[in-house]
Amino acid sequence: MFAASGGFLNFYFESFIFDFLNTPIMDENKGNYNFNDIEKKWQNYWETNKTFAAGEDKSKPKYYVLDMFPYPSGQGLHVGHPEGYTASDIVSRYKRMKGFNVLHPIGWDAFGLPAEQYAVQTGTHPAQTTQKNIDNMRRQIKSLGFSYDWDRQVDTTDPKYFKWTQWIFLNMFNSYFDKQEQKAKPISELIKKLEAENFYIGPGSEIICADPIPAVTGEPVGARKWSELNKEEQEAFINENRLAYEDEVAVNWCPELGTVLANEEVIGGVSERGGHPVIRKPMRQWMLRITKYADRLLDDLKLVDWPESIKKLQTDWIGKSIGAEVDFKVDGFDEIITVFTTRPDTLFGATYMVLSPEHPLVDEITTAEQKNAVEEYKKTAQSKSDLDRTDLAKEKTGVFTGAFAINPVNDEKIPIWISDYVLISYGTGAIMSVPAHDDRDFEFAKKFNLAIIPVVEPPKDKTIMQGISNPPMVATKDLTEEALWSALYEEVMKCELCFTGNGIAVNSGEFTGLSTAEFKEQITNWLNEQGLGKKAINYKLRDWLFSRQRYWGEPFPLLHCEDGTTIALEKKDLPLTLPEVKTYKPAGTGESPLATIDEWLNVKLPDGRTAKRETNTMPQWAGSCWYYLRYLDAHNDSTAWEKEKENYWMPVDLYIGGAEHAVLHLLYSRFWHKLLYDLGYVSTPEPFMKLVNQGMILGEDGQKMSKSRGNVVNPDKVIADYGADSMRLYEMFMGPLEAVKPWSMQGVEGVHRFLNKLWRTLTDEKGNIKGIITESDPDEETNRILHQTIKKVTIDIENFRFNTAISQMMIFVNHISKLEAIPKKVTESFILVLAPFAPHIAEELWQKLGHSNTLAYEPFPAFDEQIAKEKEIELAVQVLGKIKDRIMVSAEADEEQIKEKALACEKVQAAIEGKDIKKVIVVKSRLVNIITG
RNA sequence: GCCGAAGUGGCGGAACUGGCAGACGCGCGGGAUUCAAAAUCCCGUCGAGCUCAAACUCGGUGUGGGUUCGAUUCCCACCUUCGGCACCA
Repeated sequence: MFAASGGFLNFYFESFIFDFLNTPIMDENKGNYNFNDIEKKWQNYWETNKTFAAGEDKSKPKYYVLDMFPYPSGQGLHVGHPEGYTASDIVSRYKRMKGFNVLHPIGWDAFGLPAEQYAVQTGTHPAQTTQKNIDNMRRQIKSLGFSYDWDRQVDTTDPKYFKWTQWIFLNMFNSYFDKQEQKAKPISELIKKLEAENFYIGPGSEIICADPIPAVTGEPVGARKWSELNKEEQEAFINENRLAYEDEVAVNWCPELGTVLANEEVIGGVSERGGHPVIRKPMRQWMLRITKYADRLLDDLKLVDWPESIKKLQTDWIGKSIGAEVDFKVDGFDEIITVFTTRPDTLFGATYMVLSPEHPLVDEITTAEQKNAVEEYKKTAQSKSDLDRTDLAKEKTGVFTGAFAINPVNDEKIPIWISDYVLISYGTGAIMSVPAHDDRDFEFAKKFNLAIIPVVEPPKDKTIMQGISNPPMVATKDLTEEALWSALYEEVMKCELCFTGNGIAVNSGEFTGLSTAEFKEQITNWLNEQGLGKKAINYKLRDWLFSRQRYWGEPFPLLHCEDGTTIALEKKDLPLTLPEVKTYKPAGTGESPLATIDEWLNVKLPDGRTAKRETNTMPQWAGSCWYYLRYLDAHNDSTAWEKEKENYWMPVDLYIGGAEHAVLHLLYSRFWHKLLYDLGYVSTPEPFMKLVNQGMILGEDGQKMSKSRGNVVNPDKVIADYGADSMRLYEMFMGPLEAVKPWSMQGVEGVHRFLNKLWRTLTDEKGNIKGIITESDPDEETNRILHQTIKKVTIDIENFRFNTAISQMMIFVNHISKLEAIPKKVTESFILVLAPFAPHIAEELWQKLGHSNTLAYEPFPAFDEQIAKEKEIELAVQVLGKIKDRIMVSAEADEEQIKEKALACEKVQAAIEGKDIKKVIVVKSRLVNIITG
């Protein structure tokens, strides 16, 4: 736990001081409750009675509360885990008391790099490390008294689990995306369709529906019928349509980790885990066609109740942009270069063109004089890592190819350059440059002295500001706003400034005078008619790189035959388990350690052929993409989950976890879910209806917790010193759930005192319920505070404001601790209100009050609005907004009575003496404001 | 650079839909209890001024403006911190 060098000594020293100061306080004082025994007692009770086991009870409404399951690390829990888990546990316990049938499971996301890195270093099998870590974390989680249904635990590394991960992968492998219906369907249906001759295969391997086409244009040009393809072509075609496919792609290769990484796993040019350098390298990899789902992933965000910020992150990550593809002829060649642009309206201002250095036409069109320069530039671009490319992005670089393109709208010859600011992986890998209206192009044109022609006239109002990203430091002091706008306007028209906003077209032939929006539409239509271009949509989202060259992951259930074909295993052959290996080190050649195990690798097929297994493994995300479904039916060996159970429990009603999964896990999961939805395995289009992110907990020094800073708080120690109930209560009392907030041990002590006070108020030295707890009826005030407390806690739980709920409970306990006699009914109601937050002490007191059953399913107390209302209200009396006095009025007092009383105050009289009263504002149960003239 | 969130006492934070800023907790000061301490209980605690004291007056929610009878809350500009993206045409 304190594994950093020197950590042991620190730990010893700290704990020594800590125990010295605290041990006598905790244990030797009578009146302090013995949380240790109580918490163990109730944890045992819940476990042996399976108090929280859930079944499909049709008589109750269901409620599915999900925690993002943890990676079982060797560090064990940190205090950030229990934050989300406590919140979800409070909601779970509350919902049970409200009559819901609650599913609240937990499991282990146990594949992944740390256990494997440890294996590489020590030779210990990752399964062993993983098991040890799971055992430790399970112990820790259990010690917090969470109401999980432990019978439903899942472990992604368990073959009984990953059998189904592999099965879902096979479903992807055996599916294609139907463009018309916008959904996944089995490949077998595609083949059936094609064999029925209703479809053609286009030259670009697109599927063309035969029905409307012959009527309009006859047979599509270059298209062939399925039967006209030979067997290999058919095979290749099928493979190109699979949702899981192999491709040669430029990947993020991390030499240190010996694996490729997804774009999302590379942060600023280094690996997310470990911070190792990452370079670009073309490799054969398994990909998942998440891009087919881009629109649905985007559109369906409106179905879910998620924080807007997370929705926005996903929206930006998908990065949909609508524009046009335009074809440019290359002067002197037959070739055409297609560009993607979101501003087809600026076509008349395209003064040059830029290709990505990796663009396939670069070599062909480069002139002899430019050959050397281009070659050299390509070489440097290639050797640059992504990090370098970004870093050097401050200064644009590029080389002229010597070739020219023809601008299709005005037949101007424009030079073709190459530059690495154009990415091969987005759009068509080529752009038309409109320096007058694109910041990057402007910068490039200025550097290389290329022509700049303004074609959009900016508006001369404040909207001009929105189109200028770096307004120069004009002497704004002396300028009115209007003068500033026209100064900027002049600069734009003189090509001294780049304007990227909307305006009116100029220098644009017949289109001159159109607004940006009109122009876009008209030119797109015009291009279409002329056969020069078409409307196009592009996404930032890329297909998901799904293979890793590691040992500790799910093996792909695939065989590669000698003839180059790929065979998927049958469901009955799953799970395909990992073989034992001598070393866990990746081969370093881009192959996983699995490639070195011949007995596993080589397979003899029933027909006598030999085949090799796929040696890549799946990334850690695979197992976490669907675990919430396995919880529904965790022990089923014949199916991943029963349809009926899925129907009952899904979707997840509440999902709590860290915001760091905003675009990784949450996007991947949604993608898998939609695929499963298309194939009919799940009944909802979205898996997680409500999402709540817990904020990070910082160390006591306000810094991010880390071993090197020595500010890590160990939950085991907090529980040992103050108990699980105090730990839970403090985690919630710290502040709003979503906020980032620092830990404070003194704060834990504060809530611990609250629980002690409650205990002392209700029990005597021997731990028996005090005689002052009587069968009497509550006085009016006590009853009011009780109902106010029930009300506030109820509303606060429903809105995830646990901190203020706890404040109110403190107010309640402060009140009853002063009473001579406390009605038993009031006490019991309060215990039930407290129970979701501090379940152990609540169960213990509940039992002491004479109940033999757990309170977990007792109805949550209801509040009476009338009782909760104050009878007498204090109002502030203001004169011209300044408080002069306060008055007490009955809650029923009407405006006239209040006015009268307010005006009667001596201090008010003094303040308004000799002045006219213009107006008296009465805000119900708040204040009175007297306006004088 | 762009996008998003947030700035409130010594500290964590509270404040419904524009209506008494600082609930609740921590810390601190004072007192009670105790041989003494811890624990516990009670009182006080935004700042400044004035006062023996109470009362009272003024200022105060990152900064500067604005709207309003009234702004922590709404609008504009700016500063700071955190999170995300980072040449996506």
